Amino acid sequence: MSSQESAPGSARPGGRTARNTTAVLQATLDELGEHGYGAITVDLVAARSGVHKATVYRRWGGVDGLVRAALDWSADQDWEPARTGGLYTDLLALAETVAEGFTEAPEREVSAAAIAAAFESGAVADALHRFMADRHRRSAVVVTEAIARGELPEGTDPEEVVRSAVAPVYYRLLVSREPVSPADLRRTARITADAAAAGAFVPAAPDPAP
Amino acid sequence: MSSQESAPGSARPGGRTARNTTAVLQATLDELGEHGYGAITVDLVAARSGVHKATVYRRWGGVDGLVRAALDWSADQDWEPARTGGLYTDLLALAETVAEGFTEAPEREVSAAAIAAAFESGAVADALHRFMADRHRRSAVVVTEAIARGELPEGTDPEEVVRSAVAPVYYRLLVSREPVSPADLRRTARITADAAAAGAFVPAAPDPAP
DNA sequence: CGTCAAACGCAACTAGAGTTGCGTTATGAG
DNA sequence: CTCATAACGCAACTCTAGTTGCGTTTGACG
Repeated sequence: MSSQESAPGSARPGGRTARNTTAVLQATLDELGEHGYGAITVDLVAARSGVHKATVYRRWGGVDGLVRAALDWSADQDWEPARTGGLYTDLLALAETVAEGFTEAPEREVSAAAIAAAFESGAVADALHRFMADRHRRSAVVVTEAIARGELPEGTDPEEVVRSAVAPVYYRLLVSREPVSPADLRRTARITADAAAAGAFVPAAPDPAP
Repeated sequence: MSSQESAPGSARPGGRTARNTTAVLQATLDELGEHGYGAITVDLVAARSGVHKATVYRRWGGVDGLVRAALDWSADQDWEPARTGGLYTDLLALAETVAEGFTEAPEREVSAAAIAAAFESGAVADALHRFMADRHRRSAVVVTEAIARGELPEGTDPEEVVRSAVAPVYYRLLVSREPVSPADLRRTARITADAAAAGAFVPAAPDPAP
């Protein structure tokens, strides 16, 4: 998790600034995981990281900036979807990952914080957009492989399939505030996989039933 | 919008308390619509409504309480989905309503505020859950009518169909922070309608392709 | 090794959110 | 009409998030 002590491309790679950066961002993630987005404070992060309060305000501007930076920081870490050999089970694993990310501590609070902070800061919203776009790109592999296996028609939009599979999970957890059952996960994966097989995600194709 | 000056079941239906309630909640909605959730303040709402700051804090506890009350208040207003005669077009209209509710001012800020405040307050989260559950119940009519018309198999879970149709819209707007195109709306409605027609929302039914 | 600028630590300050005690007003019941 | 009380308005207060001026430290570079 904290394996990047030196950023080669930065201005002062191994200096005090870089150490402060990792200390502050790690403290931000820890604080979020323990107390959640509603309770996080610049003073708490400063005290936890050992970096002075004024420095944190100067470099990150506030809680929003901390979340934004932590999000960009997390986006750098490698991530790839689980591969099971079939599209339905791949999508199911994807949906399960999302559900776990929002229900199991401490990741739960961090994930929710990113979404919540995006409402209050355009910079966080942009960072969240980039983060999700990256996840879409990486997750798309399971769809392109399904196309290669002949499970799906050529021209299927891979990222759109991913969105369709995970959207209902986010909806239940963040919008309608309902629990997500294993049956819910299976239904999303099933519907998306079937729709994809039927060619519903081929952009150029006209509506199958006008 | 402000047609309920007296709540018959309340303790003091037509008194100063009731007037203050409507004034404060209306001011909350107005303030949210103009400046958004990030800028709303108890002082601003108090000044706008003419009700004293201390009174607002005593009765609602803070911004979270205001949003929660405004949400419950809005939930009382009658709402029903548009009816077009077919399931696909009904679901499309539903998805369009959601998209407009989050993109057109001033409703946009109010909708976003409800979701955002739910992250910071369990009471708001509960209110949001109730609000969405009510919307699900009301929207389910378009599905039950489709069942009655023979478009969908008996036993189809109506509210689950609704969730499936609107979830991708919320996902793009609030999570991945992407624009929602008319083609996106048509795709969601199409996929959900087709899946429903195939019996994907009949709970007792086993997986169609084991 | 010496220099210099950027970043940092520190402490004091400002501003605004949230609280509290008390007198006043309005409302529903008798 | 009178009265008891709950809700309200008011002002003064506390507390904490956020800012700022200044001296000090750090690390890149010659």
